[in-house]
Amino acid sequence: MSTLTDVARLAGVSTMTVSRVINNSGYVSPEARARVTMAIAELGYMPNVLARQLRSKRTKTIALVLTDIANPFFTTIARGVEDAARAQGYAVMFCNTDESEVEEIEYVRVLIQRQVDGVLLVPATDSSASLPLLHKHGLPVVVLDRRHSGGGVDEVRTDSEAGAHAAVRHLLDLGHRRIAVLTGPPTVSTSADRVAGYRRAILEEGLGFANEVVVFGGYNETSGYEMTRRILETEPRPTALFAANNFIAFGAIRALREAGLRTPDEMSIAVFDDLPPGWVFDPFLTVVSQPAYEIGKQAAELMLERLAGKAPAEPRTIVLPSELIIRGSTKHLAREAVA
Amino acid sequence: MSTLTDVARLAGVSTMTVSRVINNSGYVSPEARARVTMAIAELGYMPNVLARQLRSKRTKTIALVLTDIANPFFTTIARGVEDAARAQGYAVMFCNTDESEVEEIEYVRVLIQRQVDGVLLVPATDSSASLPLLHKHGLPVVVLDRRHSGGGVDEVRTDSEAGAHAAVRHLLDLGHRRIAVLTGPPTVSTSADRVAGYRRAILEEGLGFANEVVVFGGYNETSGYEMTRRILETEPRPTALFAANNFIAFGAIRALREAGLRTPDEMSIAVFDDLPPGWVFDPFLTVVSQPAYEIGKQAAELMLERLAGKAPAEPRTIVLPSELIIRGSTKHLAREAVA
DNA sequence: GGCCGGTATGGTATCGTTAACAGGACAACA
DNA sequence: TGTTGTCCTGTTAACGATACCATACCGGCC
Repeated sequence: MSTLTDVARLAGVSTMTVSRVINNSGYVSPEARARVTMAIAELGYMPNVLARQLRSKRTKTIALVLTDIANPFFTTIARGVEDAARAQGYAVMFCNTDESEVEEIEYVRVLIQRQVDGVLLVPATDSSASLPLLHKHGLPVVVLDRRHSGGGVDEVRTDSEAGAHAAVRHLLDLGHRRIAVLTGPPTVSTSADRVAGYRRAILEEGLGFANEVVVFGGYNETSGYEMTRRILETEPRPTALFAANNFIAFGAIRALREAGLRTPDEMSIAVFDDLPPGWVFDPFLTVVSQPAYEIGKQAAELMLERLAGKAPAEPRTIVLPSELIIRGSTKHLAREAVA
Repeated sequence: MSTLTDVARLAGVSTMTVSRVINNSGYVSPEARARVTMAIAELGYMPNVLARQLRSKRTKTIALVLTDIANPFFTTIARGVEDAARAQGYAVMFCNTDESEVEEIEYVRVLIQRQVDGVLLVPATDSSASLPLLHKHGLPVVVLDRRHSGGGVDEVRTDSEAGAHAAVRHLLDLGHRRIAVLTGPPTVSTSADRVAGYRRAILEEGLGFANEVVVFGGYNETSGYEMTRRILETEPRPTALFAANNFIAFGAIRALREAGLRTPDEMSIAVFDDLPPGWVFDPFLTVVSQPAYEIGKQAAELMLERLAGKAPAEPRTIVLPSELIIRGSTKHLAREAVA
């Protein structure tokens, strides 16, 4: 309703002085400050955020574009981002792309128009076109969770290859020789990396290509279900599954139950991504746990540093370790099956 | 990056012509339009939403301020609001106050500063100070779900009194004579109205004040649990409960289970607010169902009409009917208990 | 005296866009 | 001929705030 000019007039000072009082910047005498404060109270003045943002060219807002807001892995990342951002007075806009590059670009367009200061991006594909678009408009970007072929940006992710390797190594140690990996789209780096880790473990064990069972699909329950159904029909049937994310594992378990296969007795499962406590599950899953909160937090901090002008010009990459947590869903291969 | 001025220069026209092309308003010759379109494509120009909003004084954004985003009743309202708003090109900001008037005012302040065009408000209390604040800043308001003592605004709500009356009437018809009502804060109109409906039914039945058992608390599970524990200790113990919302009912059922009381055999329960399909429950609850989606939709439509300047000056009130759905949680009073 | 840095305040331009108005060209019509 | 209306374009001034620069006073120092 009332503007900064109204306040200035009432307080008998210039608009700049009022601005300085509001932003607590520069020099203002105690009396001037008092008069301005009174005037603000009297008018019930509240600053117009739009005008401020337009002039200052900063919205103090960053965006987090992710692929599946329903996945606890990503909501945990979101919490990490939000905490780090709020600590420095930044707001966060959350955007859910449903793993669709089209949606992603649509969102990025909106974000550019809304003048967000920076974008934290979980790209839907390795070569998503949103990255060059963001660059063109001069927006700093941090890529989370996945690699992007474009390069030239800060990145924060888990070592998917090593994590997958550890999980498959574990299954091999339990005596499994035929292990299937159910993963996401081949165009997504985490998916490819987890398969690479799987391959390395298989080869190190001295098992040839003939023993590899790799199925690409989507990072969701339905796809996990379907991939598992397909696996169960192959001959010889694998004795262990490695699901490349938690939702794939959900689908796999549903398929196994339907087929009457008990876990871990008749089929072991190891999973990339842990679940938050409270998502009780039977059996408790052996997982490769990622530091999701930390991924979000560190990504936001890289961004905020860059926005503060305190970051080096060259891009930085943070690769966080994952942790293998052995629980009830993996078990020694039964005697007769070995034979 | 590039601005409207850049586009105008490249296309060899004035900024106004570019603006007209972008907004599809006014007259533009086909050639001018073509040149502008080309220039836009060449520069990858995207309009600055902030500047547009500042100049036009409209953000095409409305806010929905509600008290509990976890409650499916309110998320359904939110869906109704969002659908209606998007249909007319409006964005919606969701704000969760957790039933706190302090949080509510905090949010309203932010909304004013962000220049939202209007606010849909579920007030945390009957006399919340946010309403006058919004009025002072000239923002149109629609009050949802609850009444507000201030008046002078559009309102959309369910007839709580009649709904409660129907539920209690039903319990009386089943032979219950001692019925406890567990409700929310006395400062919230729905809470008070539901007690009023309860009272009317009790009095109509010819039962005196002595038979009334009214407990005020909060609209949440914990409060429902505690109120029920208290009720169970009274003498004579009620044979039926009327919970004024779904979360109170959750708490009540937990308390009854703990006390080893079976529903509906040893205690009938009727509840205000239905649950979405999928929230399976044992027993299936007898409920007073509100048209939540419709509340949200109609509230948004009132607001949009007003923003379009098509609404009458005097405030409008829409009171939607509720529906009693009799399911398994209410039952005839057992013979011996009547005696 | 002249110059310095610290303090305090104001003037003006500007962010990127649209509102409001002012014309000009041209055709149709009285 | 003048008038009216439709089409098209441009000029100017905002919207409400901050950036940037200028100014001025003060005490202290060489």
